[in-house]
Amino acid sequence: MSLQPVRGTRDILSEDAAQFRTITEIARETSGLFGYDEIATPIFEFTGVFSRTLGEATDVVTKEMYTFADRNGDSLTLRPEGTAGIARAVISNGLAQDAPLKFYYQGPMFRHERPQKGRYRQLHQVGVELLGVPGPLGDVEVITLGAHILERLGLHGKVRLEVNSLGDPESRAVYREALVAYLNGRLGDLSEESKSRVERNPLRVLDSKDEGDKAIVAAGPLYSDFLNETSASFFGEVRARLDDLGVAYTVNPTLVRGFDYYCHTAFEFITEDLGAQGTVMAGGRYDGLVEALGGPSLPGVGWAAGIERLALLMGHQVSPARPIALIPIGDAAGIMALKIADALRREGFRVDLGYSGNIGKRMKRAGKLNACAAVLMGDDEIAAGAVTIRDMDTGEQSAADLNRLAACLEKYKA
RNA sequence: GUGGGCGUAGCUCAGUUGGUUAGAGCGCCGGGUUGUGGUCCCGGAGGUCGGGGGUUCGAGACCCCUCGCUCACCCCA
Repeated sequence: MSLQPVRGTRDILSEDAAQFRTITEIARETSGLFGYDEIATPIFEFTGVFSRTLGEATDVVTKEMYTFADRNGDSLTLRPEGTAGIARAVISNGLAQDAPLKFYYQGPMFRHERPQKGRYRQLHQVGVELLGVPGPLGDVEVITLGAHILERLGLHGKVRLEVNSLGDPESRAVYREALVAYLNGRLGDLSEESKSRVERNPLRVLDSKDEGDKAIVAAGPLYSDFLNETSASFFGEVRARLDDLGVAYTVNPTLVRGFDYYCHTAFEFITEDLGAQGTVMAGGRYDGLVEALGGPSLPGVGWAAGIERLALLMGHQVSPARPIALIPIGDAAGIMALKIADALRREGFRVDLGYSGNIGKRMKRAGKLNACAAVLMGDDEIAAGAVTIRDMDTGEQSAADLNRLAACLEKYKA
């Protein structure tokens, strides 16, 4: 047995954990301001929940899912993303009648990919879903919510928003046909990767990173020219309302989505600071998803953001909270310190008790923990009902009445 | 799944054409200082040299396999 963590997984320790919490709490709070309610679905589902929604031919479904047989033979899959499970939960719980539904979620996802910077096999996402709003205002709300969260995380200057329209199914079919016809004519000039994509997933050729492919794509049919009346006006409305709200974006006609369930609006918040993993938050509209799962016709739009990538972008800026260190000197003081620590904690103070060592050791520990204050208490002092408070930054010491200790420490409250 | 770079102490790394007891800095523990932290001085602990096999009198170094990390492709958050 290896004691290494499984490839693509990692332990999240103190500062990282604090930053994770910061990100999820800001995302949850901000989502709350928009009326989004937290939902937690299971981290595994019947395999069909994902294969039917993401698309049987997509890479995630064909080679990246953690799929296993349950003891009774059912095929289960660790969720590779959050939307399908929520759609399933909406159907299971008969929630569609209460539409519009607004959900915020957070948690681990699993994809068997080759690990890379900002890419893990167990990754963590925050995301939102808005179900039951067919019009473009839903897209605008969801994108704006994402922008608010990124702003609150201090990433406003580090990301840019790109949007595109994938059209409705009708536009998509017409465009797909035109694109395939065009690409087949240039087949010999395409990269090997893209050649195979022409049959399997032709829209994927649009965002190829191969320079030769890019040139071919640039000279080919543009999706925007193939949008029918409905799709074009939908996209126009989305952009107009984003403009009204002052949400900056650029239209990227080659922006496509990896999962089959998307239609109309696709968008990504992108950074240049994370190497090849530039996408930090991505989403779009998925009107056919709930129906594809066997539920009612219920349109949806949402996004997901990778917590690891957000954390990487934010850098380490979380400094741990500063405790008050209790430093008893002597056996009687040690017992008293236990009671005092307990009482102070009930009052909301962050209190550290080291449990061993002489005064020098304990002071050293206080320094290492970056304590804001130390409370020194000797047996004789306790007997006299007094202790000494040392400000760890200034070094100033003052006597404090044991009965009024909480009041004297008020300025050091966590 | 494909390709490049890299695995030596908790961390960052050095280690000569293959040579005997594998080093440094930081951190950790202890002492100088048993009622006062950060600085300073002294001492100490800590290593299957990622793992396995091979070549050799001798391997941290060379060869093969394997695991992992990392960057890129693919795909995606």
